[in-house]
Amino acid sequence: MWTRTLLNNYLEGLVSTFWPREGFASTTLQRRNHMEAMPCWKERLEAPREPKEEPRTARLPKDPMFFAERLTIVDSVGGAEAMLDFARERPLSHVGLDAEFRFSGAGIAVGSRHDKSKPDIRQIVPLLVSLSFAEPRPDGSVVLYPFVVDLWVPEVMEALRGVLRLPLPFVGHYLKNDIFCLWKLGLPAPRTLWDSCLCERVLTLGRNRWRDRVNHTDDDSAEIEEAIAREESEEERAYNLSLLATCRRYGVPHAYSARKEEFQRSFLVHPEGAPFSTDQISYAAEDALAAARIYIPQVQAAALGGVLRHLVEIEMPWVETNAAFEWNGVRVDPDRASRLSAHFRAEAESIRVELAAMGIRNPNGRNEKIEFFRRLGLLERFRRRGSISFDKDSMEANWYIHPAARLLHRLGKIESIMRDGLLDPGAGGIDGRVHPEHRQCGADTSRQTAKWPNVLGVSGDARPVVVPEPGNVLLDFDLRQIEPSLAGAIFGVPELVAATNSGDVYSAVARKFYIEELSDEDLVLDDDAFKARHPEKRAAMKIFFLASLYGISAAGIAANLGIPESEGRALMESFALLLPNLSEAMKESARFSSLRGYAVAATGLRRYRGRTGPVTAAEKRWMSNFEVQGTASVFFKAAGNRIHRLCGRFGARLIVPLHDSFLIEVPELHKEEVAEMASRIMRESVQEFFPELDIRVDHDPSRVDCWTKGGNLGIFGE
DNA sequence: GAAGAGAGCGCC
DNA sequence: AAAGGGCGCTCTCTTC
Repeated sequence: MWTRTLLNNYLEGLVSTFWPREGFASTTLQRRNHMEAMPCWKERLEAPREPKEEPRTARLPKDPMFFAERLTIVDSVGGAEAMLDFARERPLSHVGLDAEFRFSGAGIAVGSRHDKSKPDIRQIVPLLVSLSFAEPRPDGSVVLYPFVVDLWVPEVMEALRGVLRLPLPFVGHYLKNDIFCLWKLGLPAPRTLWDSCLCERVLTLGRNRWRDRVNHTDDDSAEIEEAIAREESEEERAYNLSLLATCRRYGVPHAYSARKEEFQRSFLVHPEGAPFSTDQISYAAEDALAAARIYIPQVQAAALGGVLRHLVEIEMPWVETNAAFEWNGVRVDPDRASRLSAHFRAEAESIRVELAAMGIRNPNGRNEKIEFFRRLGLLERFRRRGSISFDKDSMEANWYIHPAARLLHRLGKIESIMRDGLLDPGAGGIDGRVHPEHRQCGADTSRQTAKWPNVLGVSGDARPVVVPEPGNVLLDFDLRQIEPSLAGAIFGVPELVAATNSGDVYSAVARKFYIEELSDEDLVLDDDAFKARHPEKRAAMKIFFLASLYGISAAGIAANLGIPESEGRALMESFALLLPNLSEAMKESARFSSLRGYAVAATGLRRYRGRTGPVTAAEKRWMSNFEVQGTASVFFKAAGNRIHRLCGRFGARLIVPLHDSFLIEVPELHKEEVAEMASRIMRESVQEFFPELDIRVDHDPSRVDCWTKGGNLGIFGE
C-alpha cells in the first residue's frame, strides 16, 4: 500500500494532467446547459474517436489487489473501459454511488417575499461521479474498489453507461441529486437503487414529530414534551438523516466528517474549468465508500425493522419515480397565469372597497375583524370550540348574519389563490417549466409532500394555468375513493368491499343509510344515477365516511353539519350500524398499534409514535387512519413506479403525484395507449394485494389542454 | 429587527 | 375535558 503522501502525489499528477481545458469547459456549458445532455459531449461521442491510449490487444483479467481500497481516477476511454471490465469480472454485491455537482446559473427566488432561493435543477453541472464496487470476502467482510470518474471527459460516458447497467444495487445517500446528474449527462439511472437516507427516514417514520411539539395540546407529560421540544428541532431531524449521522449510527468511518460542509460548498462554487484538489477528489470517493459500507448493516436493520420488503418493492423504485416528477416539472402558461392574477386582483380590489365602506380597513387583521363584529354585537356567533374563529367554516355558517362575513370569506379565498407560487412569473427554470421540490415520505404517513411551490396544494381555480407543451396533452388518472375502499379490505367490512365494486361507495352507502326516505324507484338506481339524483345524500355520506376514518367525534360532525350534538350522535350511531365491523376493527387496530408502539400498513411500513407515555386520543386517531392512508400511499407508489417505467415507451412523463391521482404529460399521438396503460396499472396495483377490490380509475379523456379539477376550467371556461 | 406562535388558506 | 387524519405557505401579532 502507498502511504498517504505518495497517494497524494499520484493524485496530483493525474489532476494536473487532465485539467488544461478551460476553453472547452467554460464556453460550451454556458451556451448549452438547457439541453438534456450536453451536446458537446454528444458530438464527441458520435464523432469517430481517436483513442487516447493504444488499443489493448489482450484483455487480461484485472488484478483486484491493484484496485482494492485505492482510489482510481478515470479520465480516459481506456481507464473507463478498464473500470467497466473490472466491475464485470468481479463477483460484486453492490456499488456505492455519489456525484459531485454545481449549478451553472443563478437560483430561483421563492417565498412570497422572494427571500429564499432554490437551485434550478435543470442547470445542474455534474463534475465527478464516484463509484465504490463492493465485493464480499469469504470471511464475511467486504472489500471496496473506489473509482472517481471525471465527467469533463466525454469519452468515459459509454463505459459509465455500462457500469450503470450492471444488475447490482447502487447505493447512495439521497440519490435524487445523483440521478439528476446522470439524466443531465443523458445517462440512465441504475435499475436497482438503495437510498440510505430514505431508509433512515422510513426506519424512523413518525419520530421527530415537530408539529406536535409546537402546539402541545396534550399535557399528559408536558414537562417531558417541553424538554424534547427544546432539545430537538427540525435542523436536528435533518441532521439525523444526514450521511454523517447515518455513518455514526452504523459505525461506518467517514474521513471527511469534520469538513463535509466545506467540501460540499467547494463543489457548488467550483470555478468553471478549474482543477479539483486532491482533497476534493478523495472527498468525492469517500461519500460513495461510506454509502457502500452502510448498505449491508442498513439492510439488516431494515430487515429487523420489518420494512425490507416494503423498501425494496416500493420506496427504492420510487426514488427514481420521485426524481422524475421534479426533473419533469410542469409547464405554466404565462398568459393564463397573468390573466388569472388580474381577474382575482380586480375582484379582491372591489371587495376591499366594499369592506372599507363598512369600516374594515385591513381585512387580513384578526383584531380588526374581532373589533368590527364586537361593535355589531355579533362576535359570539364566530365562537368555535371556545375561541373566536374567522375560518372558512365559521364564515360560511355566518353568511346570513352580515354581508361582511361573506366578503371576508371570499377575499381570504381569492387572496390565497393569488399568492400561489405557481403563478409567480419567475417560478420557472431555464427550460421554462416549474420544478417543485418533491419529497419522498415527506409526511409521516409516507405520503408525498412538495414545496417551492407546493404543486400538490394548488387551488382548483388555478390549476388550468398548467398546460402541456405543444404537441402534448395532459392526462389525469384518479383512484376513485381509494381510502374508504381500502378501509373495507383492511378492516374486513364486506359491505364496503361490495359497495366499492358496485362503483360508488358513497352512493351505495347512502342508499342503505336513507332507505326509509327513498322511494322504490330511487333504490334501484345504479350508483351514477343515484349520485345525480340525490347529490346531498351522497355528500352527507362522504362527510360521515371520511370523518369516521379520521376519528371525528359526535360534536365534530354536529358542528360540521350545523346540527345539535345529540342529533350528530344519533346519526353517527346509525351510520356505524351500516358497517358493523368498521369502528370495532379500527379500535382493535389502534389497540395493537398502541401496544407495539407503531401502526402498520399493508406492506409492512410502520409509523412509530413520536412520544412515550400513555397513548393519547389523537395518537389513536392517526393509528387507525395510518393503516388506510399509509396503505393507499403504498399502492399509489407501486402504480407510479410501473407507469414511470412504461412512460418511456411513449415519450410520456409523470408530472404531478397527487396522493391518489397522477397527472401525465403525453404526446398527442400516444394518448390512448397511455390512458389504457395507466388506468389498468393503477387498478391492478391495488388488486395485486387485495384481489377482491375493484377500484375504478377516473379518467376524463376530453380535458387534455390543461390541468383541471373535476374538469372545471374556472375562469378559463367558456 | 428577527423569530416564533397562531390562524387561516389551499390540497388529498 | 375534549375529542378531524396528513401536508405547505403566508400573513399577523407578540416577544425578545
